[in-house]
Amino acid sequence: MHRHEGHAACHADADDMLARAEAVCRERGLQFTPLRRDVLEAVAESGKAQGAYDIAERLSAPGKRVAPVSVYRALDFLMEQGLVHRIASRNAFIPCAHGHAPGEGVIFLICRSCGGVDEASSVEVEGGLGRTLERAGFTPVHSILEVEGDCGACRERMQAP
Amino acid sequence: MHRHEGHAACHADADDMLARAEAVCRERGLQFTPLRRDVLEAVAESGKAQGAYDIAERLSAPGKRVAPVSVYRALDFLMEQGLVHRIASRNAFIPCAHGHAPGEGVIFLICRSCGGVDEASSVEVEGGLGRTLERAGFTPVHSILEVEGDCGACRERMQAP
DNA sequence: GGCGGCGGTGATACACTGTAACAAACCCGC
DNA sequence: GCGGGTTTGTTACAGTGTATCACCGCCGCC
Ligand SMILES: [Zn+2]
Ligand SMILES: [Zn+2]
Ligand SMILES: [Zn+2]
Ligand SMILES: [Zn+2]
Repeated sequence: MHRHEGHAACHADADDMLARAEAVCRERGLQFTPLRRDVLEAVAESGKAQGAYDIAERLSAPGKRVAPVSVYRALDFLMEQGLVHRIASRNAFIPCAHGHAPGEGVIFLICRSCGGVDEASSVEVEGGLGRTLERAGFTPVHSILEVEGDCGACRERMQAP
Repeated sequence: MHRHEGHAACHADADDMLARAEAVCRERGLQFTPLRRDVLEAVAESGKAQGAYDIAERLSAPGKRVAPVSVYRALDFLMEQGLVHRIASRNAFIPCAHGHAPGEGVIFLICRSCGGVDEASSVEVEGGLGRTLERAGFTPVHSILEVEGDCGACRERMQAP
């Protein structure tokens, strides 16, 4: 199970993310182009899930426009390499700092107050889900598990304003 | 745990669904209007998840057009009453024949081959998820769990064509 | 050097999904 | 009949994602 440790830590993570991404791409013989780098950085810098159009706007500057379609292509690439996750319930994207094992289930903890998204995993949930699917005669290919609620920090902030 | 028993059973379910929906609305003092009835019927008749625009098109006839916005409103109502589920990973809707207990988690089994969606539930998964969230200091409000894969019928069909 | 394939990007247009705002119709109790 | 809440129609718009084609840069090959 993994937790973000606050915005400072997230920010520090951004550089790590970029270094790791470059290593992953080099290792797999893929190109970590400037656009892909910028998109990943934009996703990693903000502590919350970013929409593709938000990223496009953030990367655009007067005179240099980045079209959403380019962002989508970069995101597709980054998702294939496991560097970014898509949050289906938000139509948004987050960076992934954990090299997940293939087939490992991920639980997204989405805070409705601060918009932050943490990742967790649980062998208990995974095992139970596997048994449930087997009983149902269903062969899984991939699954999404997203929980919306209040993160610890926001809950404390609400109790003692 | 629940399984569809094929298209014939789904079709038979449609009438039951409508009767149950009418009973639920009467009991809660809500209106089960013709539009809401038609939308629920459209969702229930097809064995697969339907998009809002698909439903609008299906309900439209030459001379009588049903706008998507009307379908969305009916779907919102039906979802509030627990008669319809939204499948976030598909932007689509399915009927629900099981009166879920409040707070009960639902697992959607989405067949990538036939497009059918079954519902399952598992106290094991639910308990494991609850403990995982508690460890993470996260207070859940609601969660979605959707699994894409191959249903039993489609897997058999693929093995022996 | 020239050439052709290949992956990445730019640019435009388009399809699909969902919501806001306002007016008209409907229902129901007074 | 009247007033007020709910439902529906209609239009317009915002947000999300994809198709298509052209262009560029790179690298291997002739
Ligand atoms: Zn991850
Ligand atoms: Zn929070
Ligand atoms: Zn259900
Ligand atoms: Zn199937």
